[in-house]
Amino acid sequence: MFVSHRSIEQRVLARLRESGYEITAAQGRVFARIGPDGTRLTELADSAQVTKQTAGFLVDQLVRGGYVERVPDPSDARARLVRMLPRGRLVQERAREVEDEVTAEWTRHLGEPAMATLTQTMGRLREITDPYA
Amino acid sequence: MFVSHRSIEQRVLARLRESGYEITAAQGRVFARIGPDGTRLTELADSAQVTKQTAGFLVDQLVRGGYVERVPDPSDARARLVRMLPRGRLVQERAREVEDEVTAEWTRHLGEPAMATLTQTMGRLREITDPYA
DNA sequence: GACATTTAGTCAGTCTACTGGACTAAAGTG
DNA sequence: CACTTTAGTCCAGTAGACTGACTAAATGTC
Repeated sequence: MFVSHRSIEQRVLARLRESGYEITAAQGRVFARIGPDGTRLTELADSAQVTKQTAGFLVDQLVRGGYVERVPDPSDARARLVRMLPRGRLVQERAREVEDEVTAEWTRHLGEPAMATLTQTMGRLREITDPYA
Repeated sequence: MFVSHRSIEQRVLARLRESGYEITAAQGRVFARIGPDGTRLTELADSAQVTKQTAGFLVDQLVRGGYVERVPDPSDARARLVRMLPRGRLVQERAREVEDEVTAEWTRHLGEPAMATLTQTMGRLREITDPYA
């Protein structure tokens, strides 16, 4: 699991780098958890399973890279929402494309039914392995 | 895949810590690749996909912890073998026990056949995702 | 409505993992 | 025997993660 995960992660990051987006694995893990309407730092930290400090540090870098912005949360003056910028959405799209490519490759190797079963099984496994979900 | 992998890794490390073995994830990844007759640093580095420097750094820590030793490689005077010490073998045993526990839990959740399929599929996936194997 | 507690996020300091580049010594190769 | 490759080390630097201590706003309680 470790090997396969690292493989897909590295491929996605390498392709993003080729496309001119300098994103690291740690940044990507936080980035991938930003919802369509923006997400609070604390929520990002919880779901990515890192401390608030670490999440803040990574978001700072994403802000500097022009991928996301921080806006005040209208419903809570203490909080701020981390929200996608257009450049961030481009990265998301590109990442999804690469993911699809890799999925297609894996399907070619494993066969359609085995790949479908794998996807489904990993989803069920997440029920007991993801403390956040 | 990331979530499930992290879950099992953290559980194994937590249990080892409880048993008095202070091992980090990075150390564990190198440690797990040491063969029964000892393994060269370069080989550990390649299979764990880190640089020789990193592998050397981690092995140093394992040596300091009393888990492994470095002995000259009889077949090559440049090389040295990283070899398990008795304390290291205890860690291996303990780790395997925890792994079995987790596997049993997953099997309870997924069902016997799905778990068997998962194990098999992950093996096949490794064929195309592990550059070393 | 005052007070205590919780929650969102930041600041400062530290440690681990990892990298690149330069180097030594032994092995293999024409 | 010169030449290249291979095993491993030393040095210097960066990224990512953590703990602990803090501010400010929100929420709960009597």
